[in-house]
Amino acid sequence: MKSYHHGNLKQELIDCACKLCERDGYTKLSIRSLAKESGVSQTAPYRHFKTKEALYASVATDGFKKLSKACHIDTNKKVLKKHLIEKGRNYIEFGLNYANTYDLMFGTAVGNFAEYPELLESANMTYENMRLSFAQLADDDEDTIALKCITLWSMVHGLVGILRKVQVVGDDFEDGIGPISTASAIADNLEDHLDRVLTGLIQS
Amino acid sequence: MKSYHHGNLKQELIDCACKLCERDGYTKLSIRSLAKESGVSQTAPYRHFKTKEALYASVATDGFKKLSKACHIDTNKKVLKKHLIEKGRNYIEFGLNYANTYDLMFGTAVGNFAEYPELLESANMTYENMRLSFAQLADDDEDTIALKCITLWSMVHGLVGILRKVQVVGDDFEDGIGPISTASAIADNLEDHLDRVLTGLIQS
DNA sequence: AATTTAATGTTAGCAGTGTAAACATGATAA
DNA sequence: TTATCATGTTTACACTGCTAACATTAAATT
Repeated sequence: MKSYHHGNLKQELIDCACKLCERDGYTKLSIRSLAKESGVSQTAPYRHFKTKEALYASVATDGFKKLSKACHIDTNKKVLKKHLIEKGRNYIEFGLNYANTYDLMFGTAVGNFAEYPELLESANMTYENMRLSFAQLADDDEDTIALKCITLWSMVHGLVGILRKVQVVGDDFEDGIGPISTASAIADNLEDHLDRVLTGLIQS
Repeated sequence: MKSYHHGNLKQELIDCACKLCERDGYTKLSIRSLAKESGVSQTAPYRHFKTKEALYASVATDGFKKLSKACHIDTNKKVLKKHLIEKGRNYIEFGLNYANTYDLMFGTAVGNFAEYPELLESANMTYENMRLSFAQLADDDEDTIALKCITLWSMVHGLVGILRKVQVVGDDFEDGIGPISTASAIADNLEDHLDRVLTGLIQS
């Protein structure tokens, strides 16, 4: 006999939503099917998420936490350029491996991060660690650091987007733009690539 | 007295869809409302677009044509680095000014470009002009040219995405990640920025 | 020119969606 | 013990993409 109250519905909904969003893409997710999956009535999720966007925000928050972890640089030890490159590679791998979640994080499904404080904070965590890393790497003023952050972030973010358009992750392809072989070459040599492009931006 | 047949429905639907997609974002667009806008029955659009995705593909195609024009480099004359930088700036401006259309072009709303030959062709046009430009700029083998293309494309694409997340185009903001002032600084000095990052990639 | 055919339109209807309102249950606080 | 409030259910509304069956008219064929 199952009890009237679920007990842990909110977290279960989030976990399930994360899984389904990543598997099928967030557009395929419906609140109703999600509720059914948790064996609960159609509108029960609304006790925990005011709108569907709020649910998306939770999934995106989870994504940013994972991304943050994947890109975290230990700023207690000495930060080297190779660390940034390595973490840049991790960033790109995350973007390609969790492509659907990545869409949710950087797309327009969640319009205003400020409406979801946890989301804003988790997103800023990623940025903040990068900022600290650049600060340790060289003796720059804050403006220069911010510039380097946005430059690096743009680069890895752009590579995620373009690599996805050029090649299709998986075995089937030929439905993208441009030369697939070059795309996989870049993907296979991300470190070199990042290094080459970062030259001129940092010198230590 | 209006005739039973509209006469120019397909193009009118596309035009209207382009406008609405850009104004409200493609997720807000419904085939039914679009039909109503053209004074035609709910299901009339299905005579011209097999699915909603097919309609999206037409809007995206239109977007790629505009983008192609904004980034076109005259390869009959001598191509210089400054041309690439200038067109890179135009690319970014397109991405920011037609943000919703850009989402449609580079997001996952249209899954497989190969299903829409016109879309694939218009997308490849953008790439092809860039490829030709790089080919004129330096005496590289095809692999190197492709690498430069994807690098530049990633950079401008990434900047569009990150600038949108950092600042909000328009007057209201404060709902993004990171330092807004730096973002606008980059936006205000795109040429310098592109120049700096392109250093190390090309030398002519 | 008459007739067939195919393109393009309409009507009706299905299954699914986000979300609000009214009500039910049961854990917690008074 | 009782009142309160978070969390669940039922019902309902307006909307969506899309299909099937039918209507109209332009274009192709005889």
